[in-house]
Amino acid sequence: MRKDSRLSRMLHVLVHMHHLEQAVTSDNIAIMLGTNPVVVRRTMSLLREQGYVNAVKGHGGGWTLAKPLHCITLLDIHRSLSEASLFTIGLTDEHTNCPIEKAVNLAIDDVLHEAGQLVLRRFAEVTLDKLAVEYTAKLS
Amino acid sequence: MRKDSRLSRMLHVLVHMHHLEQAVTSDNIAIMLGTNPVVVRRTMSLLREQGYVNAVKGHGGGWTLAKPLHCITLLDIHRSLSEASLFTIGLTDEHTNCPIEKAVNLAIDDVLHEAGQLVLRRFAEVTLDKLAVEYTAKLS
DNA sequence: AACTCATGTAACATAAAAAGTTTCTTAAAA
DNA sequence: TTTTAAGAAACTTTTTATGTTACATGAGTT
Repeated sequence: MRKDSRLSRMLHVLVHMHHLEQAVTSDNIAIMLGTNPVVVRRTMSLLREQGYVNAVKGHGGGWTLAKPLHCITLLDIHRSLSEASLFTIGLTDEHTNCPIEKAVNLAIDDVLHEAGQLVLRRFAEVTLDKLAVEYTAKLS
Repeated sequence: MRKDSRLSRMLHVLVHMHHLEQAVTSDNIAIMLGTNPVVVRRTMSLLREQGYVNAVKGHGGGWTLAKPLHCITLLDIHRSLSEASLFTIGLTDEHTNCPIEKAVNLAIDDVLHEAGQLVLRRFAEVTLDKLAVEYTAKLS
């Protein structure tokens, strides 16, 4: 099953942006990620819509952080990128009146919902400045 | 992102098989699930390999339960069907020497691993006979 | 023995979605 | 006015689960 690595990639980019302290172009980010500038714009614009980055056109333009890293959590970025389910497991809805299907779906959903809540709670606890610590520690 | 609903579907089938108490053909299961008999064989054979169902060829043949429902857990079926990750979120491995990528991946993986363990633990607690209760309750 | 029914398996086709690409527009700075 | 960069639309490619076809194998029936 295909995986969505946009969260990992965008976090990576955001922390690098913090250290650069100047605008980065989509082209540069694309090279860094081994992808395409249009794909970068598509993804970064989701973060822009939520107010985590700014985009500036023209000479010297590009992407900058709109908030300090300690004001952004993993959950913020995760939510900006995807409203889709965290899980690769899906339920069925073909026999909605079948009590067996209902029982099966309830049992699975109960567990996935609890685990999903755990993930969101934990993502909310991690601010991006924590991810930068190891890096800055290495520099000093 | 595409979802794998085989767990839900196979649980549904197994509980029905328990109530039928006779062999069910791949063709019948395919009709029930709105899919193809070859797809059914592919999926059911994963359960056969792990000893949860039997397959019998020829007249009157088909699929039967190899164990009572109270000896099969959600985890058993889940494991039989997939060794793939539970999560739609993936990590990156393009800059394995980059401390930022490392920190990002560690942070995400820490959370997903804990949530994954929770799911497996909870799946292990649910035996399939519990899923049949609601149904039998309705019959009596 | 011949026939029918059912699984086993391989090879191929289809479908859906994410990712990549091309092309053009818009805006800002040099 | 030219260059640089994002915004956006339309299209192509790639990937992968699912579906399909065709044939082999084996078990029970006639």
